[in-house]
Amino acid sequence: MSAMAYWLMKSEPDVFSLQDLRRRTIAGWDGVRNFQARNNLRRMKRGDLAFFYHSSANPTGIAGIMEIVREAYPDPTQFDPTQDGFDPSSKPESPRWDQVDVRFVRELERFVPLDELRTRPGLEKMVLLNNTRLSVQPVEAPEWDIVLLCARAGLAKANGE
DNA sequence: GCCAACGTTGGC
DNA sequence: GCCAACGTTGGC
Repeated sequence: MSAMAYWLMKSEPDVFSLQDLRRRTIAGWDGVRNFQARNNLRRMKRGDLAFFYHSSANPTGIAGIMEIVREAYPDPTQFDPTQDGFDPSSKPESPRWDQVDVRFVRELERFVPLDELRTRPGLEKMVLLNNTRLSVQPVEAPEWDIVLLCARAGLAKANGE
């Protein structure tokens, strides 16, 4: 029995936002086409928690929390020629790309923008700040806690001190 | 829309 | 196995 792990997963809100996930409750996190990100998907366990990060947005940052409810399984969009993520080199008998299913848990008390994460002591080693292009990444427990504190402690500041 | 950073592909 | 060319991500 091992401790629960924490993750961060990026999505462009124009394509799929935290609010979209809230409406559907559970969704498949498909479309990942990067090996490092896929390997992280494969390491996820049911019950793990993940931050929902809004990328290519204004502003970018962490919007909420979700839970992994189904562990990695083949992403069907890789076999569908009409899909953006179609991968002709991936064969059904040996699928190259996986997805997990996630469940909406909650929105953060306050959206935590990327700028703020950059300046927060204790987050210097966060993957988000050092490997900007990785869309599925691990988060250390202390980092997770700091982000949660940011979401709360920042409330006064967000209201203008 | 631009561009930096980085991942992937393919020629050799 | 190296590396140049190319493609993609993602912040701004």
